[in-house]
Amino acid sequence: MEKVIFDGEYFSVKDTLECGQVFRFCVHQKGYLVYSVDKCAYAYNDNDLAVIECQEEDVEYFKNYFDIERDYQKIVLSAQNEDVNILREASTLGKGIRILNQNTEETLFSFIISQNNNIPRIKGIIEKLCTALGEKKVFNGQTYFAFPKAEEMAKMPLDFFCSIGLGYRASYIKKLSESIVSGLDISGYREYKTEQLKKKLIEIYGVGPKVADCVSLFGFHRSDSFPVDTWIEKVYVQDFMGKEKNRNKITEYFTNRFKDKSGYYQQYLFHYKRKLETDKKTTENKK
DNA sequence: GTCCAGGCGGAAG
DNA sequence: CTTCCGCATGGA
Repeated sequence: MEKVIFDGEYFSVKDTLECGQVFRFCVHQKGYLVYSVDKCAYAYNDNDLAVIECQEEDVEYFKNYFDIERDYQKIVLSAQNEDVNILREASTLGKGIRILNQNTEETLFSFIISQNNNIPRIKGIIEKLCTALGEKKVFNGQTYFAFPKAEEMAKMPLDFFCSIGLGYRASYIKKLSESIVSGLDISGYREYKTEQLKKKLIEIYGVGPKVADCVSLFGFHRSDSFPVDTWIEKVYVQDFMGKEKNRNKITEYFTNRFKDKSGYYQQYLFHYKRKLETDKKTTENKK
């Protein structure tokens, strides 16, 4: 096992994992176990440090996964210079958020599952998928399951996908796994510019503008993407005094305004809005 | 029982 | 081109 240490000021493991960009992680000891494709890492904050522990051969993978090379101080400072109150607050609270560099195929499957769904359920469905079809692996004495290979998924009948709670998304997942077996390889989409990339992703059955933006941002690290979901829609109406109803136009508004900072700002805003809501609910429950 | 969640496909206008 | 509707599931 290898241990890599970083400055923790702009690297919060908790906020990075819990801000909704990734669904395969669980609380463990001082921090979290994170799973990506077939790999696993143990990550945590310790005083003013961030620590990643993983197998020696995976060190470079997870350094890239956590986007270690990027200067997040610069991004946070630029957010705080914007003339929008909520963005300044959100980036102060979420200054430890990093945009992960996730595997493109796993990100695509995950965000197809995410549509019209909530985060706890998304996590549960993906976990069932991995447990049923993923390769069994061991990390630090603990067993876990890899994200399933497309060919394993393509073998399964539609009933299987329904049985793990996918609902109407079952056919999207089945068809995607079948097209991957037939040769679809979206990792090759890296050559496209962001606008073209989004068009190509939307050609996939079950992928619309929102899912395409998420895959573009979280899988291809296109920070000029700005996914608009129900939470961001609230931010747009309540905090940006937006008038547009069409989500494509809302995306356009933000990307025109924030350019290649769009994706980072989007995560700050999403995390902040959702946190306000969940904090409110937990205090209400205590009464 | 109703409403909602990191929306999309398909039909209709 | 845009708007509207149905959609599976489970928790609040």
